[in-house]
Amino acid sequence: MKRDLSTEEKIKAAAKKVFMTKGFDGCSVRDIAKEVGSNVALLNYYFRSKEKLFELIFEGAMSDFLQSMIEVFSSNLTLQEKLEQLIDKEFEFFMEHPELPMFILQSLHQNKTDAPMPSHFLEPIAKTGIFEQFELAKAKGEIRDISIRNMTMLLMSNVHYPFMSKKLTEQFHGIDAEIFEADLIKHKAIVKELIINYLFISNPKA
Amino acid sequence: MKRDLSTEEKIKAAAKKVFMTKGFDGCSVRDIAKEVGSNVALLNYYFRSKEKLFELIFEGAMSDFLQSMIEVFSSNLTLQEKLEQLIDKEFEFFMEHPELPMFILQSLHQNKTDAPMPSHFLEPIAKTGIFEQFELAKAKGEIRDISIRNMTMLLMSNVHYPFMSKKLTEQFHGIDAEIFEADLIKHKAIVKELIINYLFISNPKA
DNA sequence: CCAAAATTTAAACAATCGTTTAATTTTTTA
DNA sequence: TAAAAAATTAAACGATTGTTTAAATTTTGG
Repeated sequence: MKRDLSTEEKIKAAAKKVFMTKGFDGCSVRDIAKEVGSNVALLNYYFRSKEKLFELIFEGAMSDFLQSMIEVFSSNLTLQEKLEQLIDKEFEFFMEHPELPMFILQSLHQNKTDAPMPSHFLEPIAKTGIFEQFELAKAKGEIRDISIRNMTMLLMSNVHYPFMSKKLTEQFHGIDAEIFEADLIKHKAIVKELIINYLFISNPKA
Repeated sequence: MKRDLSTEEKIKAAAKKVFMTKGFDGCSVRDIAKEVGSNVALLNYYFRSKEKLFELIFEGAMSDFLQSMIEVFSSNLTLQEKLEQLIDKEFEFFMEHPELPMFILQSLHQNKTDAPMPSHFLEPIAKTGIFEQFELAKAKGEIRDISIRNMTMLLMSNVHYPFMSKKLTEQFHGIDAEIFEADLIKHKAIVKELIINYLFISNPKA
């Protein structure tokens, strides 16, 4: 008795679009239904509730959010190459999905998702061996004595924030979206040089 | 016919608290009224509407948000000293008001405030002469050839993001608020060294 | 102290919220 | 092709939304 799956997928796509731009509280189920071109009852027919639908969208978003890490860290590269590739990939990805960082952080900030981060998000990252590679490089004196947590904070700050601050930055400097995007590209290069230079002491690039 | 002003102030304080934690869409005027210990009608009596009240709170928040810049940039210090002081002051301030960056960026992101940034926020910063000081240092070859916009993005990324990512970071690393705060302190030191080292080429600290 | 003004309240407004019900249409199955 | 199942719809549910009205209370000024 299975039928065309596209309805369920269409709802998910619409929900993703609406939730991402307006947030959980900022939209109604009727907004999503209108985006689908359909009925409110249909949403609950497939997903039981607005909350359940949101959790589904959020999980998918979180998965996308961390995907670059898994991909890059799973490769067979040096630590420096991995970091450079990670920054490249993250920027590439967020250029395509600029609203993702704000959506994730905002949802977590307002407890729109109750559960702590599911281990199936973190385990794949840990299993890449990146943490061991990092600690080894530290032990060998190849890189600076900085904790993984602080390294992560440094990376995420410089990779996520620019996409979250689009409106603020554009208004602050009085620039338009085009110039902002050009600045983003420059920022990527700066961050790469900045972080590599900082981390790998013996390898000054400047 | 003027009366005790504290009612109006109490409403503003309550609105600030509620808007900051739940966002404009995430709260009702009754939430704020309950926080005041009073009536919904009283809010509209003083502020006409939820939107007007929000805009007032947002303006105040934006003012606080940029205050450190004005203070530090108005001082009589070298560029390097100003940057170091700015980072110190921003961290100090956001330690006390950690929800501010998320509130500002989220509100702008979802167009909760229509108008572009009022010039009375930007002019005081421009009038400090910081931009001229920056360009002069660049012309003298004291600092790297980086635009003010990219410098700003670098600073804001590393100063704002950590406070916005509290929940994500805690869940990502499985740490509690206490450890997170310790990481914040370390991050501040790292960012200072990182940025100064990067900007002032001839002044390697490591 | 008393009328006037300002403040505060309870109650109600229509609109919208998420959700459910029940009927209808479409698809599947045998 | 006809009965069964699944999908879709319109309509309504009670609760909550932001706002307003009108009455009650408190404060002010003469």
